[in-house]
Amino acid sequence: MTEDGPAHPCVGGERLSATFYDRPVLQVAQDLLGCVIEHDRVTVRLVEVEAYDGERDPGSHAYRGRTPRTAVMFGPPGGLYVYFTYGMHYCANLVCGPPGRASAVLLRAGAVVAGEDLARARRTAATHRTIAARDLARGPARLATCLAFGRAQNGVLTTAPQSPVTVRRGAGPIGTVAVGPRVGVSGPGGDGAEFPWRYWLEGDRHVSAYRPGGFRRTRT
DNA sequence: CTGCCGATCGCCT
DNA sequence: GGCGATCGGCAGC
Repeated sequence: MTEDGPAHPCVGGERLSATFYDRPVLQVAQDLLGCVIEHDRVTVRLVEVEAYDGERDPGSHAYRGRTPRTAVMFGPPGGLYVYFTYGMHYCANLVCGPPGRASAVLLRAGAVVAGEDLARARRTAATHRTIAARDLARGPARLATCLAFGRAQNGVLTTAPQSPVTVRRGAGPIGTVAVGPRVGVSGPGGDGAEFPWRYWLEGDRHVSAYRPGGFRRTRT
C-alpha cells in the first residue's frame, strides 16, 4: 500500500480515516450511508443512520456534559461509542468531529453482506427465533447484536491500523438519500421539526420500520 | 401493515 | 425513583 495521495473515493477496501470523521456530524452521517462496518467475521452495509450533536442537540447523550458513560464521545473522531439501554440492548455510534464536541452518528440499520450465518446465530441466541435476512440488522440494537458489539467494544478507535472494528467505503452506488425525524427521541426537538437528522437509503428494505413520528404515550 | 405493551437495568436527578 | 437513541408478541385491519 502506498501513502501517495488520497484513495479514490469510489474504491472500496480502504479504511475510513480520522479525516473522514473530523467533519460536521451531518456531513459524516450522510457519507456513512453505503459504507460497510466489520467486526468479528460479520460485515454490515449501513443503510440508516442518525446524527447527534453534543452541543446544540438536547437529544444527544452528551448534551448535558461529560459523564463516565458519555466519555467516549468526547474522545477522538472515529471512536466507537457503545451504550446499553432499556436494560437489555446495546447500540453503537461513531464519534465525529470537531474533536471534543461530542457529536456522533447512531448506526440504525444495515444489510448483512458477509458472515450471515454467524449474524443469524447471534440474533437467534438473543431471541430464540428464526430471523429473516432482511431483519438481521434492521434496527440499532439488532445491528449491534449481529456485530457482537457490547461493553468490550466501547471506545474502540476504528481508524487505528490494528482495530478489531473496521469501517470502509462501499463499492456500489447508494442511490437517493432520504432525510427525516429521528426515531425514539423525546423532549425538546423530539418531534423532528428542529432536528431532522435521520438519513436512510430511499427504498432500501433493510431500513428500520419504526415510524419516525412514533409518538410516545405519556402514562396516564 | 399498525398500535399497544411488557421486559429489564444502568443512568442521572 | 423515573425513564430511556429498543425489541418482540400479539391483536386487529
